[in-house]
Order: sequence, then C-alpha cells, then structure tokens
Amino acid sequence: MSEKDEKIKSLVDMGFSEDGANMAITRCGVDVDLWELVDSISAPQMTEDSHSRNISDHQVTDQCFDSFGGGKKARLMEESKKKRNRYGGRAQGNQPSLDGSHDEPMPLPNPMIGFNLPGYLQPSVTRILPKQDTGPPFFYYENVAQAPKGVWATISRFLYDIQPEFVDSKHLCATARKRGYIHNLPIENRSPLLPMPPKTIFEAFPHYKKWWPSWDLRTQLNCLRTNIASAKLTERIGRALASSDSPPARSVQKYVMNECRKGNLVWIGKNKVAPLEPEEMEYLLGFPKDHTRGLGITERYKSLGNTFQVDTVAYHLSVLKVMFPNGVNVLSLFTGIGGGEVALHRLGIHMKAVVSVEIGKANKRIFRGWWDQTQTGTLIEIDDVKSLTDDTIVSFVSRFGGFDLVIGGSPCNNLAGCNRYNRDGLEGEQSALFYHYFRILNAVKSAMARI
DNA sequence: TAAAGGAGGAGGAGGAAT
DNA sequence: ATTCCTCCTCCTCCTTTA
Repeated sequence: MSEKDEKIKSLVDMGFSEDGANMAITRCGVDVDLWELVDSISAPQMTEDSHSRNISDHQVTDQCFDSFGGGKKARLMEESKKKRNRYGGRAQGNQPSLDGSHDEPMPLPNPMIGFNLPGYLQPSVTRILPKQDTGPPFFYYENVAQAPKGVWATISRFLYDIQPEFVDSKHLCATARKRGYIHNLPIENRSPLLPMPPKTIFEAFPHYKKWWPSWDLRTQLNCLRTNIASAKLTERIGRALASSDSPPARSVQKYVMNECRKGNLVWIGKNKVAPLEPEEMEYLLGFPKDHTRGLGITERYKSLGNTFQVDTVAYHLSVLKVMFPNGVNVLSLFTGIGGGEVALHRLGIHMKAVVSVEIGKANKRIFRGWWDQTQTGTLIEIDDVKSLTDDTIVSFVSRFGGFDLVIGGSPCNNLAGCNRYNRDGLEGEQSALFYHYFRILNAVKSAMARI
C-alpha cells in the first residue's frame, strides 16, 4: 500500500470521507503529519466558528496565566495558529523548525493545582469562553500532563484553543496523578466530594505505620500505574535489608528507596515491602470497594492504572449539579471502568442516559456491572470510537434531545514517559484516537446546533 | 491457550549550584 | 546563560507457567 493510500485509509478510519481525505492530501501533500490533514479537512467547517474569535475573548486573568508559567501564554497561543508546531520525535526537541519558528512551550504549572482546588487559597480566577465554545454540550477531556513536547499545544488547538487545566491529584488525595484536563465547564462555585479523601499515606492506611522505617520519608504515593513490582524484587529488597545494619547503610537505603518509589511499595512487615493491593488503589482513586473485583489481578491493575482519579474529576464536574437538576445525558468516550460516571454518581447527579464507548471487554464487564447495581437510566454500549459514525451520533442526539456532557480521556500509550518502545506522540497508534474524540465532539456540536 | 512474571531506559521537569 | 543532579512517568515485549 502506498503512503497516500495508507493516509487515506487512516482518515477514512477516523470517519472522514474518502473525497475529503483525497482533497486534503492534494492540498497539503502526502508527506505531512496525519493531524495536519485532519486539520485541513476540519478547517472549512470550523472557520465559521473561529473567524470572529480572538484570544482576548477567552483570556483569563493574569493570575491564572501566572499559574501556567507566565503572561506570555496569550501571545504564544496566538502565534501557534500561524506557526504550525509539529511534534517531530525525540531528535528534534527544541530546535528551530525550517521556517524559523520554535516548538511552542506548554509549561506545566507549579504547584499543579489547575484553576483552583479545595483548601488552596489563591487569587480568584475567572475565565470567559466565547459563546460558541460554551455548553451545551459541555465536554471534558483528559490525558497525561507530561506528554512529549508539542502534544498539549496540539490538543489545545484542536479543542478550540481552550487552556488545559493541569492538576496533580496529590493535592487532593494520597497519590500523585499529574493530568491535563481541557473542558468548557464553569470554574466558579465548584465543590469537592465529601468526605475529602486522606492526603497522606498514614491517613489513608494507618496500619502501615507499624513497619514503616524512619528513613522512608515518603508521605504520599507516586502515580498508580498499570503494572506492579515483581515478587523477586521485593525479595531482593528484603534480603538486602536483612543482611544490613539497623538502620541500614546509606547506600542500602538509597537502593531500597529508589525501588520503593518506582514500584509504590509499602511496608507490610519487618524488612518486608509489597505493592499496593487493587482494593487500596480503588480507594485511593475514589472508587467504591471491590469496583474491579472479578477480573484477574493483572487486568485489575491495568484498568485501575488507566482510570480517572474520581475526586479530582468530580470536583471539576460538580458545577453540573445545579445546572441539571433533572439529570444529564452523557456521551462517554474511552469509558474504561467508568471513572467519569462514578464521579457523577458520587456527586448525586442522575444519569438519564449514557452512551458508553469502550473497546476493552473486561472494562465493559466492570462498568456494566456497576451500572446495573447503582443506576436506573439507559445505558448504550458501543465497542469502538471508530465505529461511532456521524449518522449514529445524529440519531442519538435526536433520540435523547442532545448530550449534556461529552467526557473522555483518550489513550496515553504513546505519550506516557514509561513507554520505552512506541512513545510516538499524538501520531502513535493508540494516542491518535484523540482525533476521534475531536471528530465525535464536533459531530455532536453540529448535530445539536441543528435542533 | 491464556494468564502471569520479568526485563527493559529515555526523556523531560525542576532544583541548585556555578 | 550554563552545567550537574535528582526525581518521576495512565508502559511494551518476550518468556515462563498453569
């Protein structure tokens, strides 16, 4: 298959017409990145929305920009529309492009608390979105914060130039989870889930105090991942400690702490460490106990490592409660084990209907099980975002009278730092599904505009 | 055949020193 | 402006085991 045919096939897989794909390649050439072709196809239908828009329309206060690392952001964002920033892989880095422009930086805020978080006093932040970008439908998009250079700039550009809200969940619970969220929800009058989750390891798991050595200074856990430390490694740690003094030598401490941080190991006995149990991960992430029970242990870790931190997401979604007292219709993409739905449920927001798109069989089973136990609304399950056509979306929109919320986090496989093989950015095999999120969201918007 | 185990760095970000 | 240093990351692939 020629390169052109492959590109066309990819675009058709994304839901674009073959004619549109052909025209885009004619316009841009066959050598450009896939997203540029997507951009080219989408551009005509979006100009109407964006021509009247300028940066000041959705500018936020200076304080807010400061929290994103500087007041230059507005100008940088403006320039990004002209200078097509492309992620060119590891080798390119910050080197200037051929046309003299630079890769646009998207600095992560420090501390990573987004627009606001409960318990953090900070300048009040306001943001005013242009009318065409506000809901309904509201949308909520999530992915890893520490993506390769240029990825968040691209995502933001596709999602109507809305600033990402970067939040590390360690400011809300006992485990780190650095994520970026792009949404068009109001950011005033948010309220957290109560009771607030414990913020330290000992508050979350008091019984670990007993064996926790004084030289392990961790108070919080690192990001929960999809696989865990091996039994052999914990044995090696145990042996190293047993044959060491008390307290151990500096070098031994360093080795042990390094492995404990990498594997999120906790102390369950004298000189004995172990990975977190799935139940503990469920608790840290804000899920009900035994939410993922019934899967194999490996699958449980995989599903839990890939999901939302419920308290964080719920805090952002909490503004929906007063807006939709009668409940919401939700289009849930990349549902996973239902982090978004659990968040809505815990907020006391009724889900009249949820159209859930999830490809994983195990995840679907878990989510369906939870739904049947706790919900009374309609659940429609779809296997793959690729098979959710624009026509189907139109029929759903007319059936439910539109969606109130489009929520989802697209795959991070090709963005995450731990991927040693295929960290290819947004063009990676799985992470490219972001463009389906974009396509589907646009389809929902245009279908609802016709009502 | 399906599930679990084990091996396996790069690549940024952010300090703290020049 | 540099350098050096420490830390962290929603992971994939091959082999072994049941």
